[in-house]
Amino acid sequence: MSGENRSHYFIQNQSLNRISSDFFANHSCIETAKALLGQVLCRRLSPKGPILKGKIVETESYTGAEDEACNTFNGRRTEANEPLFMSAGTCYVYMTYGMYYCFNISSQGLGAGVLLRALEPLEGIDCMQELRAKARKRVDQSNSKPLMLKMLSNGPSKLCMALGINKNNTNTVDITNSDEIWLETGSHVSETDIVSTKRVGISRAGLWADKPFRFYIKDSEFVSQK
DNA sequence: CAACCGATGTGCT
DNA sequence: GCACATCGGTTGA
Repeated sequence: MSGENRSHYFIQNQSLNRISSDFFANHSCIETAKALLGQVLCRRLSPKGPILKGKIVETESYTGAEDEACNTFNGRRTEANEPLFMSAGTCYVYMTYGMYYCFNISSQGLGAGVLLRALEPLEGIDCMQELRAKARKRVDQSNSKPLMLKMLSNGPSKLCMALGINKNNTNTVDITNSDEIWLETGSHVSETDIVSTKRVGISRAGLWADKPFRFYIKDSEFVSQK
């Protein structure tokens, strides 16, 4: 792609209500997890490809070295979790259960970040269906029925599949300054519309397993579980 | 409904 | 080995 084209669509992105690095500079990890609710995660897989958008309806905070459920617990710092130590707003993608990915954004706090757990699909839904179907075929060759809208991205790995996110593309990318993944200001979510619960799938994290670090939009049908 | 379980890579112990 | 920030199909009440 020529520099001219690149700057053209970068400006397009910038002209929308794009969330900047100030957003991440001005919030703690837990504040970031809450403030991301209602915002819109945007994805473009190729320069002229369709733009995929989904409203963030569920997040979890992982606060760093003191958090026994966090990948950086006890100061563990490896090549894989390095994005959590990079500037707030850096994408961190890791593989789980051998075949799925989870998508996080680093936040304020050393080794801290926010896991995105569910999106409400807004734009590019046909493309998301295709991406989900492609991912599912690896497991079940016969199944190609379209999914119900609320099943497209109501889970941390489902949203990665729906947006074509993996460790080779968005990992380490700065979400405040990228042409392929960015955030836009969405609907305002008031404090009374945010539900806090313990995080999902955490079993061996001692007292930290029960901390109310999962946040979701109260009446959303698109969260992973209630 | 819920409970169980297979697929599967990576990083511990 | 074993656990894992999961998903989706199957089994059985």
